[in-house]
Amino acid sequence: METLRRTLHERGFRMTPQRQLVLDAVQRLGHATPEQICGAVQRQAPAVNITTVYRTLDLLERLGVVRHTHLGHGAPTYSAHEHEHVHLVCHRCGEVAEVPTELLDDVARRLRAEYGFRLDATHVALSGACSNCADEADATDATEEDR
Amino acid sequence: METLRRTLHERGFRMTPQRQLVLDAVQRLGHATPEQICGAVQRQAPAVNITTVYRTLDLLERLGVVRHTHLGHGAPTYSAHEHEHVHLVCHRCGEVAEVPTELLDDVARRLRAEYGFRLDATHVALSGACSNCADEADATDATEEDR
DNA sequence: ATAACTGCAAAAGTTTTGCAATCGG
DNA sequence: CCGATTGCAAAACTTTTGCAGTTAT
Repeated sequence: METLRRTLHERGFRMTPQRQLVLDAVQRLGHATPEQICGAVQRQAPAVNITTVYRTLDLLERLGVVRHTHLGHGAPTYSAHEHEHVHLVCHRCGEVAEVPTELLDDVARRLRAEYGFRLDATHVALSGACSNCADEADATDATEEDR
Repeated sequence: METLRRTLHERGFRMTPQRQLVLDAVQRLGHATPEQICGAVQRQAPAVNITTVYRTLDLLERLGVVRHTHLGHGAPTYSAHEHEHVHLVCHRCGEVAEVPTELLDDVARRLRAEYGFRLDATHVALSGACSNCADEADATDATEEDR
């Protein structure tokens, strides 16, 4: 089990309580915006500044410890790098589901073959209507959505 | 051919020169951010305010005339509703390619069947490395990317 | 010791809002 | 004419930057 301290030291960075708190929050929250992460951290250590959260997320991402995903609306969300999955975001209710990346294996293969494009399936979310909303809104046009 | 004036009137909105200019710009530019659209509009009518561009894009989207797509980094991009396609964004060089939505037909079918999720293939972009960048950066990790 | 790191305040960038003036139907 | 629409200025957010003080090694 790779400790954060070690990962940092390997690249010449220092271990700080703030960094551990941010990483803990990211892992605990699943996918969360910088603001949500900051809130979670501040519940444990109120003095931690949001600036530090931004900087730490940036660093952790460069280290490959976390990654961010664009769920469709404005704010990017961060999650621990571990469990790779594709996100499904409902643009009606905002619900986020996760499905195995295998789902896109065929597509990835075709993109690679036909366009030379190497898909990173985890970076963006697929948008659509979740089962609940799809039913309710069957007639309604899907134009009044996010942002 | 459905005129903008008519589409507006059908829903009780008014036709204005600004609205035509914004729509023209969106169609002309392909996919563009509000700021780019504003720039294009202002080249023809310098007095048009960016506020109006935002409001107009919002309106046109509610009317189903344009739609916006999240290309992965911060800014949403708008494009005319017509030609449906899936976007491929290179998170290295930012290049945006378009591929037929058929690419995702199988995936859409599976999502529908297995999760009840109705995919809107055109709303988000698939992220990855384009053929140029994939070659160059074969060793490099893909972590220092967008935003 | 000393370079990395943090917090604070301020800046920068983007999108939204309030309002008086203007314009379309 | 009357209400929708616009431009402007200001507000509201989100993210970044500069810097002096603090901390990890």
